[in-house]
Amino acid sequence: MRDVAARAGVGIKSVSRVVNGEYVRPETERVIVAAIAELGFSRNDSAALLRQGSTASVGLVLEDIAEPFQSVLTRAVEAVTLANGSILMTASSGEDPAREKQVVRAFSARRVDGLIIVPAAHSHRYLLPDIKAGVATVFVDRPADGIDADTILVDNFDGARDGVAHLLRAGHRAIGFIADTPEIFTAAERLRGYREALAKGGLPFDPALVHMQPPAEEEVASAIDRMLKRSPPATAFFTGNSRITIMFLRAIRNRRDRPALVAFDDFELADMLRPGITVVAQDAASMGRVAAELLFRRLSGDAGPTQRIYLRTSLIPRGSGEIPP
Amino acid sequence: MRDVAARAGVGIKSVSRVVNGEYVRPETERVIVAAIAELGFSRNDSAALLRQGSTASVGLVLEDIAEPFQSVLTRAVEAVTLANGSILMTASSGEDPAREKQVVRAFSARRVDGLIIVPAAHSHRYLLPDIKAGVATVFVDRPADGIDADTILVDNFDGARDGVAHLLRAGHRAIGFIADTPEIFTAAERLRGYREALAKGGLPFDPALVHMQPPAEEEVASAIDRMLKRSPPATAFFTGNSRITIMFLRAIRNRRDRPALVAFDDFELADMLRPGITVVAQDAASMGRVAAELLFRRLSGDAGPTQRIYLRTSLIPRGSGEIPP
DNA sequence: CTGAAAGCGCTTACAG
DNA sequence: CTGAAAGCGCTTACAG
Repeated sequence: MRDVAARAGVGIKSVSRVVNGEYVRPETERVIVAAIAELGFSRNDSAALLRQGSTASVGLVLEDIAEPFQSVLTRAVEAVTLANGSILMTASSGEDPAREKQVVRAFSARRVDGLIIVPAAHSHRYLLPDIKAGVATVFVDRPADGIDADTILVDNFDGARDGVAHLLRAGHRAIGFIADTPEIFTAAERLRGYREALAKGGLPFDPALVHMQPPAEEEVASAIDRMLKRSPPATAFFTGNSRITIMFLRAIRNRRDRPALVAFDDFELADMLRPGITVVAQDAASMGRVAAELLFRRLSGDAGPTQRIYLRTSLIPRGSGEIPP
Repeated sequence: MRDVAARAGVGIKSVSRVVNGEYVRPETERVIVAAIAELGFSRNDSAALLRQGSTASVGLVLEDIAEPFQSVLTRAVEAVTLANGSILMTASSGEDPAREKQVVRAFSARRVDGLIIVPAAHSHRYLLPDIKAGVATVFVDRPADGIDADTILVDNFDGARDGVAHLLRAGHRAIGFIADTPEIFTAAERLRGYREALAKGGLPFDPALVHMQPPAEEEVASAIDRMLKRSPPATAFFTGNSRITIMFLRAIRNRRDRPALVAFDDFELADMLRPGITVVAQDAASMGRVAAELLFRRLSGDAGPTQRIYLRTSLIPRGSGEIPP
């Protein structure tokens, strides 16, 4: 910019004015525009933003960006971020609290204006200084532990309850529940929904019908096997997330008998399997959009009370959930 | 930092030294560390990087980050980027050249050290100034038009040729080819592979067996229908990407006769359909990793000639490609 | 209408 | 071993 000013024989501030579309005398402007073109100058936004005191950037911390739910969420966050003139930075934590902390630190050391986080388990009190310093922070999919912050969730409890109730209505009386470890908020909430549906249906809760572990192909398969072999055998299952649903499908693939299934979270081709898979669908794009919009509202001054927003899920019957006992 | 220095009663440079792990007298260090803690100071990396003349950041421009191939690629790029101490910025172009240009401009205005781009069609000569200015640039999945630059591709030609040859070996003599518009490099290359396989098999090329359009459910369905009804009818198909493969599966869903199918690009549950879908698999994670590694090699001074790297594809037989005519 | 000075928050290059 | 000055590339706040 200094070079451009020298070349055009003007002050550096006039170049800045032209670059920012402020008024300068037309003749002066012409000279400056020419100098810019000759030197191939382009303004260094990082420097401009440093002086202005913002970075016009948002950090998105996911558990795994390659997971379909999260990549769809990312696209929505990206769209809102770009529409607001900001840049999006992304990083995956791999469900590792130390790694999450590390990437969050990297983002806040760069002074991102805001953070959107799918929190790994464990306390998020380490974020308090950043939040106090004015970094807008929104949690998605799971609430943060130990701090009060804006949070966007789906209605895990209602969704699971309705899905299990759907199986009860079809006449099932022994319903297996396969999900991730209850340390994960969503898994715990879905378990609550499962229990609530059983209670409303007048059925006792039987721990032998519950398997909650970090997803592993073989363990899921043997849990299913065990539940199908006990007496009375499970005649239906509720799976707690897509990865587990797919493990479930692989596990029962070669059986003659088809237990009924309702799965939490929709997935590509769920309708193309035979039978089609009945799911409790959650809207990842809405979640991302709502989170990013709330973030930018905070950045433009909304200092209202912390929000916790629940997005509705919807039950989509496709066949697997309508198989009778 | 100035506040910390004042509080500790030292020069600002000593604070900088402590923050950067350089040597200062232990007593001095203790005082500074205490001041940092009391004031809750954290170094502003953006400011530090401005002075240092880099941004330790990479911009990744995709067509759509929610598409499985690209989100897997993103995760790999992210891993390499973070391992090199840089931050990853992402943006989707939606296959729109104007939008691509806009996000690339936004990234280079912030002086990213490098760019990884899945290029939308149209000339990329607009990047020449940035490349000349030292922005390391790697194209993935498709080559850039009009400029010489590092590029990572899969072997679209060989992969398609081998996939079609696989159908020929099963005895098919009329093979439909459904893909995206030939303006897209990968689609054009896969068409070349299709033609090559036919030629090697001694079969004439019949344009009536080719449908190349931006993916649209109904058009794909009617193209398939037309090819199945002509005489001699198509007995097998080669689909040019996952979106089209899924449209294909929906289109033939309710037919009694099952044409054979080999699909370019693998997808979740391809093995769980009946029959399983035979695919030409490409390795998105390797593509992302190789691209990012090449980028960082360039950033650390590798000024060797421009590279064009082809990654091998692999044919995975699962049933649909082995159906006889 | 335009520009010189100061400053954003750091680091570089020195001097002591 | 430590710090004052200059500078990264801009914008802010003024003065003229």
